[in-house]
Amino acid sequence: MDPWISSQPSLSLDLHVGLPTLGLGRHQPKVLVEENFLQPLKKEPEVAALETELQRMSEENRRLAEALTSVAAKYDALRSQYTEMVASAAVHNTTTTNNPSSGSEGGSVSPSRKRKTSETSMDTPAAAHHHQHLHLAAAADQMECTSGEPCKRIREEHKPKVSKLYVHADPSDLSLVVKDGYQWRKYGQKVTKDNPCPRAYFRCSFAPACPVKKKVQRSADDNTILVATYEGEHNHVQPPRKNAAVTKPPSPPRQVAAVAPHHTQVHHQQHQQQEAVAAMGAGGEAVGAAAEMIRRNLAEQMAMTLTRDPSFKAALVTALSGRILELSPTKD
DNA sequence: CGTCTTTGACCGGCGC
DNA sequence: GCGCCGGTCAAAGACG
Repeated sequence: MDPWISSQPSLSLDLHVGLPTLGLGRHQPKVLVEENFLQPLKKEPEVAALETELQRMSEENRRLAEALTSVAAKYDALRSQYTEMVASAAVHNTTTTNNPSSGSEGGSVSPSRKRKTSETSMDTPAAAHHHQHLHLAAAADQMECTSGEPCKRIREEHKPKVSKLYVHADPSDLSLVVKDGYQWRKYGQKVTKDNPCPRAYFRCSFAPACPVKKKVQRSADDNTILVATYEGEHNHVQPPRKNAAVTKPPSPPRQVAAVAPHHTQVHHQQHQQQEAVAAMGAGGEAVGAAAEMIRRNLAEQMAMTLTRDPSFKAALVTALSGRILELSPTKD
């Protein structure tokens, strides 16, 4: 485990949930319980210590609950911001980024046909603005640059903007198709060294001059997740989709990346919490039980949400692998 | 017939 | 300089 993580009290995975003194006693060996009753005086300091510990746990749970509420609120704000950016990006596409000559691809190609495209692909500032809405995973890519010598390889002058999208896919579905609203033409497939699953290479086929490229490969760790890596920005509007309204923002049905579908579950937690708070107002003795209910619901919902959410798995894999690469001594 | 996918060959960057 | 490897090309075939 990452020492940094274990040093962060607020990130501790041990939530101390469920108050073992209440509910878990039945699972303990009976002999131990009887011993406690037989030696009440001797155990008194331990009881006090346990109570102190219980209070500490309760306090920690309370802080976690507050933190979760805060995160949920921030998530809502970010999501609405994301929605706005998607809408505004669509407008920008129709007005400002319609710049077919952003690269040299549209015209004739020099005899040294290769390697030219990546150098001249992305130069539009409007595209850079537009890019922000894509995916948080782009930041993970840039972490490579901050973490050491791989940064040297990057051609800083013309590095195309790269973003990643994680899409849940049926493992039995062998096609490396990520429905993102654009039309793609596959131009290559390759098995890479670090992943037994082949990587497919796509180019945007909607506009011949569009410099965007896409690589799709199953995650090496979880083959139910397709990792789509986008390079560059579309210089055209999104093509209309056959079974969707034209004015709809890009919202592929099963994408799981930066915008996580557990949004609604967070709301569910908040709803349960509100119910519990309402119960608290009902009577004096119910306060402790209600608070306990809040904590339990929060913890259960959070655990359920995280374990069910493929995007969380993907993000976890990305984050962990990134940290491992950062912390591990250079291999080979 | 046009478009798309497949796939082996080729190219160029990079490490040794 | 050589070999490895990721990325791309382009011919051939599939498909609607």
